[in-house]
Amino acid sequence: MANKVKFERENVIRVASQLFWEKGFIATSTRDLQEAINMRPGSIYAAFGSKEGLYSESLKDYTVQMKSQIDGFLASSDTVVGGLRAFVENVIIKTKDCSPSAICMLVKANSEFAEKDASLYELSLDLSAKFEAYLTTLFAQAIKNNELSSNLTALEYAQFFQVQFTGLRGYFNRPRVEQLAQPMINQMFALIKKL
Amino acid sequence: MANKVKFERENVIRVASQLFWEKGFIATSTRDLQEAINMRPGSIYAAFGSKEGLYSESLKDYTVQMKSQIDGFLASSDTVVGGLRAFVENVIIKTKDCSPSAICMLVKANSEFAEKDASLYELSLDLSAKFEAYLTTLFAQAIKNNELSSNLTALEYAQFFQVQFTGLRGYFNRPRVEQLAQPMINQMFALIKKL
DNA sequence: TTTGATTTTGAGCGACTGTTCAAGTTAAAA
DNA sequence: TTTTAACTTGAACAGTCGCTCAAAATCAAA
Repeated sequence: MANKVKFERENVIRVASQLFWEKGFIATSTRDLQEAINMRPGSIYAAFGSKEGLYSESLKDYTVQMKSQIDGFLASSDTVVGGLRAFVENVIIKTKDCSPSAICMLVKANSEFAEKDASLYELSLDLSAKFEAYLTTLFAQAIKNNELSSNLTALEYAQFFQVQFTGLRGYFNRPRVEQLAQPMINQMFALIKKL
Repeated sequence: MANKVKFERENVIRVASQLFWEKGFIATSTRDLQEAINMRPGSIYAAFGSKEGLYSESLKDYTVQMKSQIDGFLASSDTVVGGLRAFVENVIIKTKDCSPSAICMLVKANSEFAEKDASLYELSLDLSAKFEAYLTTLFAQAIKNNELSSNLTALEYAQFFQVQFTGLRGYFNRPRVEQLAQPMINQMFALIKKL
């Protein structure tokens, strides 16, 4: 009995995610989405309930992708800090031009849904908190490995990392000579080791 | 002969600026604006040409306000770095709750107008460049006064400042115990003096 | 007071928005 | 092959968007 679904859910979410990341939630119309993911309104609403539902899935998927990207760099690096550094270089320098936006999708979400009661605002806060917790475990490992001093707690290192990383991405959102990026990343990691 | 304009142009722009800063360009409807600035469509379009025209004026006014705010703190401080510090503390801690957004309006604009040919994108880039140039003159003065070493150029200090400041504002956009803000600002300025 | 250029008003235009749903299509079960 | 539940389609809805413009209101000059 029944028919099978034609679309591949994961792939659809990933494509939608790119579009939402680039244009933001409000500026992405359902017609834009229809074309990008090749689905008609009825199917989209049957599968995701609403534009908000699809965005919600997209934002969650984004954080999963980010974490798995970091895990990949950690796996091919001797140290935790080295892995994070490779990740930062990859985001700011190497994948800058093929990325929908220089700015983290979570940061964009946090600034778009400023109205404090919206459910997408709650979601973006929740995902941000979980990402910080994930980073904290990484820095805890780095301290344990004696890569970093224990002058700061793992959480404080994670906070410092986020401030630096967000700041750099915001700065290199504006077009600049890319020669500036590498020295500023070097500076960031030199500072981390001196904290 | 003729009639006089009823509205005060500067005041109208300032109110519109607050609304645009909070909600973004796209999410702010012309009806929202009509209510906020108490003008009917015909008057708005006679005075500013379009929604884009009013936003453009609002963004320019925002940077003027920021600069004059910094100048104010500089005037009541012994040192350039002290003035900048007072400014940062004012933005992140003191005026956090009465500000339309924790995130700089220019940064929001830069991330909203990602399509590279739009005129508002060009404007936000131009204003960002001018603001960086302004900061650079301040740091040049700080170096001249021996407040800061000359290991870095004035431009490099300005870049560092912007990365830190943008990063901190992005971080404290998410709700957190405000006790975290002051130590992180202290850290920022401790780092600047050690560069 | 009359004149007439200027400003303000707000109903309304065409385009676009997120979403719905009846009709059509599909394929596993009978 | 027939049945039937699940899935897909796309026309269409009610609402909102940025914006226009004829008409009303305003006030300095004559």
